[in-house]
Amino acid sequence: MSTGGGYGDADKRQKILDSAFAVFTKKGYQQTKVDEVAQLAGIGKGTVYLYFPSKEELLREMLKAMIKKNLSELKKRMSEEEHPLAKLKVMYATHASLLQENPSLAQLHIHDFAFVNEAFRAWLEQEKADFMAYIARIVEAGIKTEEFRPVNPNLAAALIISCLSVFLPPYGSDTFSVDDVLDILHYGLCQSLPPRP
Amino acid sequence: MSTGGGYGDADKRQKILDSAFAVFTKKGYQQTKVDEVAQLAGIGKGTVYLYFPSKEELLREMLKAMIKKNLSELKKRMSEEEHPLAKLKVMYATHASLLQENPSLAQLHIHDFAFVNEAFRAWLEQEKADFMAYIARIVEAGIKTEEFRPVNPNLAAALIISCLSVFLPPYGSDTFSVDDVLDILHYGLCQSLPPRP
Amino acid sequence: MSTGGGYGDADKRQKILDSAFAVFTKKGYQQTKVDEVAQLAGIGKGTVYLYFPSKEELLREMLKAMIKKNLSELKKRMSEEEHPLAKLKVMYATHASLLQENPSLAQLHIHDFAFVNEAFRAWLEQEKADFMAYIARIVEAGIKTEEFRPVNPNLAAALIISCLSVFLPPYGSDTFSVDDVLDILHYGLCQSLPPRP
Amino acid sequence: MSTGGGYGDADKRQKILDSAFAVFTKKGYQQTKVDEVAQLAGIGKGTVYLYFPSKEELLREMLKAMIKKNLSELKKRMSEEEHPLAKLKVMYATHASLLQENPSLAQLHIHDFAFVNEAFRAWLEQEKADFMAYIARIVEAGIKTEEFRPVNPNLAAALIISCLSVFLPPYGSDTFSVDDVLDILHYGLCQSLPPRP
DNA sequence: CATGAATGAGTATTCATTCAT
DNA sequence: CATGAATGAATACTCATTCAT
Repeated sequence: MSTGGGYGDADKRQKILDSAFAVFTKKGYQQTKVDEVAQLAGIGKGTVYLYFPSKEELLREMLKAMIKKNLSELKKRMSEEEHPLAKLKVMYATHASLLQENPSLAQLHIHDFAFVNEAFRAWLEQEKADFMAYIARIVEAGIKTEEFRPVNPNLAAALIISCLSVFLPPYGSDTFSVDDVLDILHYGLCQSLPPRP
Repeated sequence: MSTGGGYGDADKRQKILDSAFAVFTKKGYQQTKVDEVAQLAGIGKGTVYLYFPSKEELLREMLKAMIKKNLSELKKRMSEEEHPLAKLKVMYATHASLLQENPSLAQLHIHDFAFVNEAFRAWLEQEKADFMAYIARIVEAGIKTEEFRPVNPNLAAALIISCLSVFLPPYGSDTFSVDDVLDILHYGLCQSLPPRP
Repeated sequence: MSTGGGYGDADKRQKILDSAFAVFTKKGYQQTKVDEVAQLAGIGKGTVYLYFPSKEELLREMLKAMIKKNLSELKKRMSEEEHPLAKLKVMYATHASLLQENPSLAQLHIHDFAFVNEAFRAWLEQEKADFMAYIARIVEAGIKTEEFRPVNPNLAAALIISCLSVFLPPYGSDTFSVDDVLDILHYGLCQSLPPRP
Repeated sequence: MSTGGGYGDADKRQKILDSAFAVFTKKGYQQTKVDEVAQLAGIGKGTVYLYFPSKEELLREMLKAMIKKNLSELKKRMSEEEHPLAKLKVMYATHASLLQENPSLAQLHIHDFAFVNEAFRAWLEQEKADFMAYIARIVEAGIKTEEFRPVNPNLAAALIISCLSVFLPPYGSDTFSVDDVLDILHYGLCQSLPPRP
């Protein structure tokens, strides 16, 4: 039966991760008590330790899960578009809508969680680097089709990713429209044409 | 007398703030021990409490001092330029050079420090809002002189500020040049001209 | 199971109260370390805080428990007597024997414990007032049966209670006999008869 | 000159003792800060240590001074009376009036101050013993003149001293009259005559 | 498997005392 | 003599983790 063996486990583990996300994003690491996570998950405190060896590891697993899930959603929707410009647009739109659907996500950016250990930091930087490379490849494709100017693809990727933060507090996700952001990103601030070297 | 007369107090307070900056940025709030700050300042632990009522308040005062100092330096240099484009350029250049001179500054962006109280959070958002308004006014000036396209000045300001983060880890301040960043910010990613509505 | 089932909690709480009584009466509040109370109770320091929210509250609870227990013992034995004189006699005898059985009780009168909060002070004064009223009613009964002279019952009660202190240090409970004390209390110091107004 | 040498010292020492009395009786030992005593005396904190080697010693000196002063006043007035009954009456009257003039005195009885060291405790018990002996001699004199019954003079003295506490809180010094107290002390509670052995 | 009672390491803060001025 | 800035010892309390049931 589906309720018999390993299923219950995965369900409970997921329930713990969900509670952990809720509490960690609301209170930050130090203010989060394992008790509270357990209670929110409707289980005993000791049970948390059957699934995660420590509070730190629980945080790391939760962060990994959230980041993976969101990046994967982002990439999935982007992959459904072919055109570089369309990919960027769907990325921004997806990012904005994910934040709007789940405002707690914004806390992941605000709370540090930086004390997580070196291994996690490395994993996180790798994920960022991978994602930046992914965006850089899109930029390169755009440059190749001459839609984009011959900019440094890595820098462009870094800027594209940085600009996602305009949808985070304190600006708020309601303030700016995706199209307006893309307008500036695509055509720049200046009236004039770029200098010809 | 030592150096001036009555200066001792302010000197010692500043010395404590400096030590606090060094230790807080290196270790984060929880891992920072008041003892360590005191030792680095070359004073006794109790002395810290003659100048600051608590470890939390010490952090807040240190953050305020650093933010004020850096924003003030930024604005001072920007005010020496008249042209909007020149102002932005000097802002990016100053930001990059401040980070290069003092890499610990980058930690201010990374560490959590989220427990800072509501009063501090309010102060910080006000500072951010003020700075964004300051940038927005520069953009407006650029629009008026028709150097800039008629974009939303607040959005432009938010993007300009967001893009400063490309000089922070994990990208690193060595990776990208100020001119390259400004090139993309000014002329956008696209080869084509913006759509005419 | 240990002894009963669910009794463990109350047992441990009582064990902590007993240890607290021993240490607080021996050392006073400030010199008492929570660690020491815990060790004497044979438990960990943290466990004390599962039963009492603070060291102060532990003291208050201990004091309340001791006072209640002793007053209750006093009243119980007094209620078994009918005659006012017999009641007073059993009160003095019980008081003296309680102090002899447990000399630490005397410390409750000697130690400061002054920081006890307003709520406790109010409770304590109420207990004292209740007990004084109880004694005053006994005096009134004695006056009605004309065993006692028509004295102010409240004053008589206050004096009767005050005189209990001759069994406390530094006089010591061995020095004076209950009968001798009662003799003076009943018939006064004077040879002559009281003045007739 | 009178202001030159030792006079200023004695004045300041006394001023410190007065402040110490005020603060210690109001707050108890632990809650009293040396700073506060110094400020009330209008001097610097360090100056206290020119006159008293420690906070504890300051408390002891203050207590000694107050006790000596009050006992001496008591004895002085009692010595002006010849008759045992008159001596007791003036003792009670003086005690009640001293408490009324300076309610803080009552705190000396309420606050423990028992942690003061062994030497002080010994001194205090000696003073008490001396005073009890003094009262006992008065009782003996009364017995000799057959005004008093042949009671144990030490017990009588202990009871006489114990009964002084009816003028202390929580009973309050306004509640009971000296004459009423003496009436009970002299003629006892009972209507009947004491048993003849 | 699940629980939650028990544990004890770890740290900010106070304030009596000192001593350079 | 007088001061008060500086010191640092001393301690209650929290909460992640364990393990007997």
